[in-house]
Amino acid sequence: MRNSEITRNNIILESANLFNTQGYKATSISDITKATGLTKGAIYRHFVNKDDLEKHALQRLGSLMFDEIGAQIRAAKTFKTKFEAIFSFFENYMDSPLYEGGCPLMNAAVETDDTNPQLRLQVEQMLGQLKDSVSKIIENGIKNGQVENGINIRHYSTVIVAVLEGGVMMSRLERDKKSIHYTIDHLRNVIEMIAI
Amino acid sequence: MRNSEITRNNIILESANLFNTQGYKATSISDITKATGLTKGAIYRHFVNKDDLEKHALQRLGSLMFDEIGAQIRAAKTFKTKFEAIFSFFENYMDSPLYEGGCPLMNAAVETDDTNPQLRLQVEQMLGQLKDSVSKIIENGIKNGQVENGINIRHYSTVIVAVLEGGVMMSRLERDKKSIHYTIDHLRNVIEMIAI
DNA sequence: CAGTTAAGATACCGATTGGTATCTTTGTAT
DNA sequence: ATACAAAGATACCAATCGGTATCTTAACTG
Repeated sequence: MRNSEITRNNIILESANLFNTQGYKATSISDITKATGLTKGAIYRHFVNKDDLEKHALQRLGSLMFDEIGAQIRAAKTFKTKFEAIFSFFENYMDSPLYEGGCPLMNAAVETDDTNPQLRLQVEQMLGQLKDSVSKIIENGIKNGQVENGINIRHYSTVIVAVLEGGVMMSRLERDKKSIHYTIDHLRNVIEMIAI
Repeated sequence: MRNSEITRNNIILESANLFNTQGYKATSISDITKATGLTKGAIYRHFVNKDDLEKHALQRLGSLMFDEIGAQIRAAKTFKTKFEAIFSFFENYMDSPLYEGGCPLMNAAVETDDTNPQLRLQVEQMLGQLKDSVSKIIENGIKNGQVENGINIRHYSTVIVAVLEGGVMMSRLERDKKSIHYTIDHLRNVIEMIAI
């Protein structure tokens, strides 16, 4: 038989790109047939319906994001360099994207928060995962004596994620990296202030 | 004749609500007929096509936002209270919305940035307007000796808008005001730092 | 009251939507 | 070489999409 895993994987990848650029609802199965070179029948053999495909595509976008960001965080060894790894990841959203269409977290959050409870829950977990990653870096920074003790970790992880997401949104809208640069510069100051 | 202005106004208002919650592409003309109680023929008498209606709806959302936020800013008299006015406006996105569906700026930005050049330009101008409002407050603060001279105004207005937008997105996704509270608390510190 | 005109309703158009039933092709195991 | 099962293609479905041509209704004017 033909290699089922490869085609399934390709459908997920191509549809993830389309969902992230055009939106989930706005992307049709026929759009996906054009992108994959497959027919509708082939696609519905691998996924029970469009919702199912959306779920796997979002999961894939999350994996791409977290695998890359996680690897860069692990590669850095100190509190400050770990944050620099996150910053450079978000800075690169503009000109060397892992996936087109901007941050999959924000895209899916904005689209689903009022209309798609199932996908919304999935995005909410993605956001939790991102905040947890940031929290853990701060936590370890405290343990290693690189960060002030007694700070509100959830407060800082929330602010950091909000600033990054807001900055990406603005830079993408303006098609200009100034905004993401300004916001990251600000975060560097924040990091500097809680560091010892 | 029947009052054309009132119905036209009503179509814009109802469709603005639908566009802001469900998305522009995802909202059909038939959705709008249900919301307004009118028929398709009536709607197409007032707008040449759906794009035209989307344009006016977004413009209306912008007006609602800026009229309210502008009035609250004008009502406050000092640098710090003007920012408190902005903060309370964004804090109230959660439980007493002027319009449903969250921030129209972010919603439209995320949906249109890769797919709808015309609407994207309109959102870009809205963002510019918001940043200008924030910049002007800082500028006046400097003139009045309430804010440190020599700071980069565009840097701060960018960061402030990014933090607010990011916070709203997170709080709406999580259905919890904690994130917007954390981010606004952070902005209060920022304001405190540039104030004299 | 009659005539005019604008506002809104009705009925349709071809194209596209998500989805499915059925047919054909392909690779593999015997 | 043949049989079999899985993968993919084809052809269809009702429902909905944005949009329009035409008809009816309502209000104002003389």
